[in-house]
Amino acid sequence: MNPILLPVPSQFSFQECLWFLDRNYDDCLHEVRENSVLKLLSINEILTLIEIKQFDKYLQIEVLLGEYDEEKIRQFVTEWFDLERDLSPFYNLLAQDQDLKYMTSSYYGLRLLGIPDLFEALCWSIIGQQINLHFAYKLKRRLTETYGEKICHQQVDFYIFPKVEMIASLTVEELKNLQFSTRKAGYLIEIARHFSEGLLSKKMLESLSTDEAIKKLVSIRGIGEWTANYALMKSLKRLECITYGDVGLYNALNSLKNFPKKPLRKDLESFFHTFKNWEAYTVFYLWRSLAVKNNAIP
DNA sequence: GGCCAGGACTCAA
DNA sequence: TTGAGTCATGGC
Repeated sequence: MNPILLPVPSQFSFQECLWFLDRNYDDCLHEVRENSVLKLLSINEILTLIEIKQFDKYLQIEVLLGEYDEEKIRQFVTEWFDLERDLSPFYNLLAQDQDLKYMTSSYYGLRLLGIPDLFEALCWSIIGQQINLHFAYKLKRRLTETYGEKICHQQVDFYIFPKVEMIASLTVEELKNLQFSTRKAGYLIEIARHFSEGLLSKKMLESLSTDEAIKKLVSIRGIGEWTANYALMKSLKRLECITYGDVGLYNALNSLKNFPKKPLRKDLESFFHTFKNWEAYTVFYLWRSLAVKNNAIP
C-alpha cells in the first residue's frame, strides 16, 4: 500500500508536535518514536495502525495494519495535528506580548493537538480533574488496557480508547477497582450513557454556538466549566475556549506574567481579550511553557 | 506526613 | 458572583 501524503502547512514543526505528544508523560494512546508517531485508530470499525513521519514537505502516513481508507485517515491526521490552520495571526498577536513573544520561535510550528473523538476527550478531561497528570495518565492506561481493544504489531500492543458501549455497561465498583474515585467513576459511566442513548454527540455540538455547547455540556453531571472548555478546545477546535479554573494555566500565567495563583475572572478575561479568537491556542502554548525541554524556557 | 494536582458540587451570603 | 466545605487518591 502506498503511503498517504499530506502537504504540511507553513509554520508547522513535526518535531515540536511530537515532543508535545510525548512530554515525559506516559500516554497509552500513541507511541512516539525517534522521528515518527504510531497510533491505533478504528476506521470503519476496523482496528487500523498508522505511522506518521515527515518526508520533505509532506507528512507521510503509512498504514501498518488494518483498513486503508485514505479519506478517513487523511481527515483524522488533519484534525489531530490541526493542519488546516493558518497560525500567522496568532503569531502576530504573540509577538506583541513582551512576555510571550519568545514562544513564536521557541515553540515555532506547534499545533493544537486534538482529540477528535468527543467521548474520549470528555473522559480524558474528567480523568484529569483535580489530580496530577502523572496519575491521570496512569488511570487512562488502566482504563484503556482493561476495557479498550488492542492489536499487536512487532511485539508491541497498541490500544484504542474504550468504546461508549463498554464504559456505559460498567459499574462504579469496577472502575473503583482501577482506583477511580467514586465520583469520577459515576461521571464516566453517566456520560457514556448519554452518548449511547443519543443524548449527546459531536455532531450535536457542532451545530451549536460555543456558548450553547458549553451550556449543553455543563448540564451533565461531572462536566463543569473547565471540562466543557477543554473538550470543546480539543475535540471541536473551538479556538475561543478558555479553561477557566485550570491550575496549569494559572501556574503558567503566574510564572510568565506574575499573575496571582488564583487570578480574578476579570483579569483573565482582559488578558485573553488580547488574543481574541486564539484563546485556546494561547492556553495550549501556555501549557507548553510548563513542560521543560532542554531549558528552553527563558 | 502534609500539601498539592490541567475540578465538580452544594450551600450560604 | 464569590467563598468555604467536601469529596478522593496518588505524587512528591
